[in-house]
Amino acid sequence: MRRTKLDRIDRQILSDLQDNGRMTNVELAQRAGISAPPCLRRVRALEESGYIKGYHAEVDEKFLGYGVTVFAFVGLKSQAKTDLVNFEDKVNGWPLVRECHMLQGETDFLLKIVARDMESYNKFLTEELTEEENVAHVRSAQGIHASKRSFGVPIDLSDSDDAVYDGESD
Amino acid sequence: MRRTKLDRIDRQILSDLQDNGRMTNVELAQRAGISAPPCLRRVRALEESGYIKGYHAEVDEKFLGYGVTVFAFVGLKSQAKTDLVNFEDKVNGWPLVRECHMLQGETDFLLKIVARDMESYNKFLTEELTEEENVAHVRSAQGIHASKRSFGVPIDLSDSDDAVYDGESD
DNA sequence: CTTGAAAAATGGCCCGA
DNA sequence: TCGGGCCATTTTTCAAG
Repeated sequence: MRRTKLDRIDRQILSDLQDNGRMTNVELAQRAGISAPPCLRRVRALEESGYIKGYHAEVDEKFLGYGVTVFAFVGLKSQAKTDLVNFEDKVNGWPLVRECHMLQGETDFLLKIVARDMESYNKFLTEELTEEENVAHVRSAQGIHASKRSFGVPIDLSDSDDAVYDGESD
Repeated sequence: MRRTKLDRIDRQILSDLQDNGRMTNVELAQRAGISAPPCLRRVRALEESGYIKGYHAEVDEKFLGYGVTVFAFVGLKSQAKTDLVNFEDKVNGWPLVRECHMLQGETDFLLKIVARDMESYNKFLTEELTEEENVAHVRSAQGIHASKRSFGVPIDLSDSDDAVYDGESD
């Protein structure tokens, strides 16, 4: 399941695929400096061991009519485990909520919401989110624009065989 | 450049590629109910017209040793256009900052930062972020876990030829 | 790593609404 | 005329040597 270490080639592959998820295996191999078959084996291994969790097309929200990104900080009345899970389940049922992060400290959750316009967001806010029994307060901050949007994590391409995770997933 | 409308087939393709960015063109075609060549033509058109901005592998942060996600709310002293751009340029040079959103209202920027541990985050915070001339205040909220992480936008797969963006990109 | 067969991508051409 | 389907060639994938 979990690999011991990633060498420079693995990290090159991860970095390339993070940057261009449809890169051909042969190009991947060229850039990594090995031939195609071993490169493909590495990719499969990275997928199966969980380093690569999936591949996704990046779709332009605005083109699809989603003009508004809002970050909502949600405080709950009860933080009992059952109630937290309950809220997360609710969140999963709302397609407008694209990300939900549980936070340490005063605010309990940070939600990233994408909506067609402020009107639909407000409708979601008043008819769905604040309607929840356990929601104490919501503070919304509308995003004006995303000036940086990197994918995944910074990957060190140097030769060092450094820090890789060795524990459980999630 | 910009397409008139997306039909059900285009939306199916977008949805499928958003979900699995490495889906084969033939499978994509099967699922969309057309043959491979016209399907590929549609994909290329979606790419060239900007509906699809790229493809990315989703890499597990924890496996790569990035155990900590922090959201930082940054207020600037000066919001003059030059200073805003200046800050965004700085942000672009920090690999730990994965996303930067300019916000409406009191807090100026929301940064999503990924770090190996709290120690490295604190180091970044004190030696980089708060060292910036124009940074007035930073409020950090550590993420405990991401309970939801969807990619892109909700895509309506019904037959309606509804709302598609018709303006400029960014 | 190299080879080679199977599958996918992709361009050309013809067809129907 | 704009797409879609069929066919053929090139490229890629991927198992076996």
